[in-house]
Amino acid sequence: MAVTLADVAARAGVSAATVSRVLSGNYPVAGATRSRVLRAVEELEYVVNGPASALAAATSDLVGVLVNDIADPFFGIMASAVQSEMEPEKAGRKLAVVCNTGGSPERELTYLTLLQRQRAAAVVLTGSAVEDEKHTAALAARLRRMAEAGTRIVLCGRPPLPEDAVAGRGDAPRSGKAGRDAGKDETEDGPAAPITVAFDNRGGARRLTEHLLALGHRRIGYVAGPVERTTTRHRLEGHRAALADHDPALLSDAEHLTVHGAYDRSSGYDGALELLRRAPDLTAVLAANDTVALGVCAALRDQGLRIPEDVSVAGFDDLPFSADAAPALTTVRIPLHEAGARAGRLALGRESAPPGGVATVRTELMARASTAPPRAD
Amino acid sequence: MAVTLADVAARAGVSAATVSRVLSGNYPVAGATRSRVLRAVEELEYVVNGPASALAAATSDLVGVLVNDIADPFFGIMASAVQSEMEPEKAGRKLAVVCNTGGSPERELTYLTLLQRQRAAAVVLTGSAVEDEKHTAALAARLRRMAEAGTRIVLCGRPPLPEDAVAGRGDAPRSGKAGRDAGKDETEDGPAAPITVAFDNRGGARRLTEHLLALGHRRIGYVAGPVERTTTRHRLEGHRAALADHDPALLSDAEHLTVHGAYDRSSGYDGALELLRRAPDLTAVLAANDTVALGVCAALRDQGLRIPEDVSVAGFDDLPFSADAAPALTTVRIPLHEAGARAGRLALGRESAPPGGVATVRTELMARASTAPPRAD
DNA sequence: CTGTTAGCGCCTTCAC
DNA sequence: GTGAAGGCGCTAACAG
Repeated sequence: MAVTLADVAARAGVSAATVSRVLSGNYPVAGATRSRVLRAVEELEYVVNGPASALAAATSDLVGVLVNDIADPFFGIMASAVQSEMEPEKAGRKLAVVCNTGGSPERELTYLTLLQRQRAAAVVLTGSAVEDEKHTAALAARLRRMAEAGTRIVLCGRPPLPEDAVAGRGDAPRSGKAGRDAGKDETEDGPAAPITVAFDNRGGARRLTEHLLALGHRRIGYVAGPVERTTTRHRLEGHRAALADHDPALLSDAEHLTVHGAYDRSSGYDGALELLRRAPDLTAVLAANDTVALGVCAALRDQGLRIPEDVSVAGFDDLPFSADAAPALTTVRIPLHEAGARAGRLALGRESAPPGGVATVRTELMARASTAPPRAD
Repeated sequence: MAVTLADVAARAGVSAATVSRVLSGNYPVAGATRSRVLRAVEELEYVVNGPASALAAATSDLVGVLVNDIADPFFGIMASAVQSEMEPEKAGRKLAVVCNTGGSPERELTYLTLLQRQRAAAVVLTGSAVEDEKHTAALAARLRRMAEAGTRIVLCGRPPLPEDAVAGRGDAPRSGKAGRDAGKDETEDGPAAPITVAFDNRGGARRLTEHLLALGHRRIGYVAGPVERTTTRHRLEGHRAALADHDPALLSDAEHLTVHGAYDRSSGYDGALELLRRAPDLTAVLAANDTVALGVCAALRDQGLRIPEDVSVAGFDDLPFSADAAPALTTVRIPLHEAGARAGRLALGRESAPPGGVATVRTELMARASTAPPRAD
């Protein structure tokens, strides 16, 4: 049916093995034969049969990138960065594919199964994780099994898996052939432990709240993300830590001034309305992220409130549109592209794992026009 | 190493063939054996070896979705919609993967090769195509070959391939094994022609310009997308058609009032500045899309111009943030989610092809606050 | 440096 | 309804 290796071999007057060697390039072949083979490949328009080669080699060139919401630039930027590291020029023949979990733990697991079935070379899990004991255990188990099968695991934008969830790994004693060509790549035996590129959400949220406090705000509403998500929790913790440090009394109100919702625009809109209802005197609103912040702004405007004269608003992430919002949004910048690129390199083993297997990416306060001192009334 | 079909078979006390039949589900198996097999699968945590099954069955469950810019919600929404049609509940075991071409024709081809190599079940190409004769020919050739190998091809958001580029298809005489299980699915022999879900960009642009003309605008700037892209051309054509219909004299200025740039925010910013330089008296600016429009708004504001009092601005696509911009953006809505979902169903063969293989999606004018009558000075 | 020989794990006719 | 057997296309030792 389709052109096969054998066809090419026949055309070039060599054996199939030689063609295979030329194509994979990791084996010495005479220049003359090589070009003869290449020409035959051209003429026949031969395309390797991925499944067959994956079966024989017991590895594939698929790299999975799991995202919570592909329509959200937060993930798009990271996914794009991961993929940029898999360019043919850089990493040849890798197929980085992004899978949209929609934030559902079940689908996360489903995609991992699909990827496991494909014997993926690596998997990058991006964005916040769901903090549910059962799910975490299932996730850890699946990742461990994939790692054991040689799949590299990288977490990007979520914390490392809890220690106890990954326990049980590495119980197979490593065979003793150590020191083999050390430095070029790590010893291949024993599954590589998951590597994490974490974001400093806590620190960022803390600095953002400190910024608001410094401006003089005391009644600060918080439209948080979905409960049970690591990112939601960390940002909230940073926020409250800043509050507590400044004046423990502020902390008692915090609960009342917090609402939860999805990471989308309408949650921001609804959340802001709810906060206004609970505390008409608030002077600032922090949002779970920039998209939510836009929704908050819309709600405030619809209520006849000016930003930042009447109420200050801040987001998180510093997505491209944030600087262009009217007014420009104060937010916390996460270097998503850099983080994604690094995750990509880590996934390919082109960059060595950070000490402890965890790299934390710094976040930076971007103070812009949407925050100002509160009205002096 | 890993658990295989044979292991499961042994555990369940049946043959490998039986396990295979249970798992693929398309063959009668006694209820008792079936559950025995299923239990063995559970206990052993068996996961099918994708490459092996793809090799044996000569088809895989990979579906590729090519996008020009994964960080752009325009594509994210479509990709998400395509993927939503591949949910395990709906289409079982399909792995929809999105590949980011970055708008580069070479990478588009590269990804198609990768997908071809994986014997992808289907490929969905989204967004504007590059109008370059050589590339179009190469693309058509590759798609034809993939189609011949049984891969379903769907175009979403771009026009059908030119007739002459797809010619040459179907010259291989069909093998005579017809009528096998007819009625369950279409005759599998003979490649399915590419199916297109096109957007009515021309009509949308036309209505948008008519809206501006009706408001009284005559000096209308246009920040267009990249040259050589189908979408860019179609929107521009719609715009100019409206101009010509209203007053042929307007057409002569059109060229001078058009600048080209990428589909991003900074192109909008720079483009608006350039237009202002060329025609300080313009009263409205149309943008290639909503993202570009935001850049235009930023530039105008920075020049001290109010929107829409001094200059009206309009975008295209109606991305979620457009309604929330300040002022809310007049734009043309494209039902991206619906289009993507349909493309997904088409890719799976769960929906039959539209007559002629081309479905055109309607676009709708969304007149909002960013457009108003021009100043009467 | 190149050819030969075995499988990789699964699906799919064929018999029973 | 179930088992046995061959082969999908390629890679990875081995020889030479």
